[in-house]
Amino acid sequence: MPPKKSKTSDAKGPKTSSRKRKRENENDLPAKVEEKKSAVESYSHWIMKSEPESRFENGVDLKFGIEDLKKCKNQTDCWDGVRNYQARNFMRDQMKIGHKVFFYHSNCKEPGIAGICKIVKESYVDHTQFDSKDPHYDRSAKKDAPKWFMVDVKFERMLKRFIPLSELKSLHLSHKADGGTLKNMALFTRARLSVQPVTQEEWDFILNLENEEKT
DNA sequence: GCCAACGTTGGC
DNA sequence: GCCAACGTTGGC
Repeated sequence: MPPKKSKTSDAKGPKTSSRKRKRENENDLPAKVEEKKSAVESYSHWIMKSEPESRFENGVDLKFGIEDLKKCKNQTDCWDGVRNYQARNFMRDQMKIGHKVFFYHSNCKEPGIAGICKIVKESYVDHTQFDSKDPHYDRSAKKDAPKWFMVDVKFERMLKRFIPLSELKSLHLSHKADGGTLKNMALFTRARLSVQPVTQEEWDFILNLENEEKT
């Protein structure tokens, strides 16, 4: 596994030391709801956010754009550093080998979708939770009870053109008015989630944009 | 750099 | 188990 570099990390892992109460996984959906949900909606397409511009946390550069993924061995890397329960649950419970992912650039000059990657390894323990030097260290995670998980993603291709957030946003807004495909897109309804599901219809619609002129 | 939105913490 | 305070995300 390549060393240290972190994707958009969502909320920080709990930093507190002296928890009386174990709040572990409190934000998980109750088992029943979770079962029900995944029975109803099972996703095979995703958006994963990462920061393509340098930003230092604890002296570590969090930069990891699609060009960085390309440079990895086998153009593959582990998606470590996710510290949000919903994002984790998507990775842990629903991502399967072969699923397609839009690689999204966040917290940068021009946010948007840069390319496509795919899941090549399903959920396993995110080692960075145990590493006190890592910006995403979680002191509450124990080796025998890991809290955070990751998947491996492999670069597939760049989009024919970068699809900026601004374009998706204006489509989202007009689709909200006319019932179009992107009306419920998680990118806007769940803006802070760094790992989000994309419906087949949304995926096809967005992919088609790369063939069009920028509007 | 600002700050709205929203997830998390922890006292009660 | 509520909810105020706090912390983070990420667009702008």
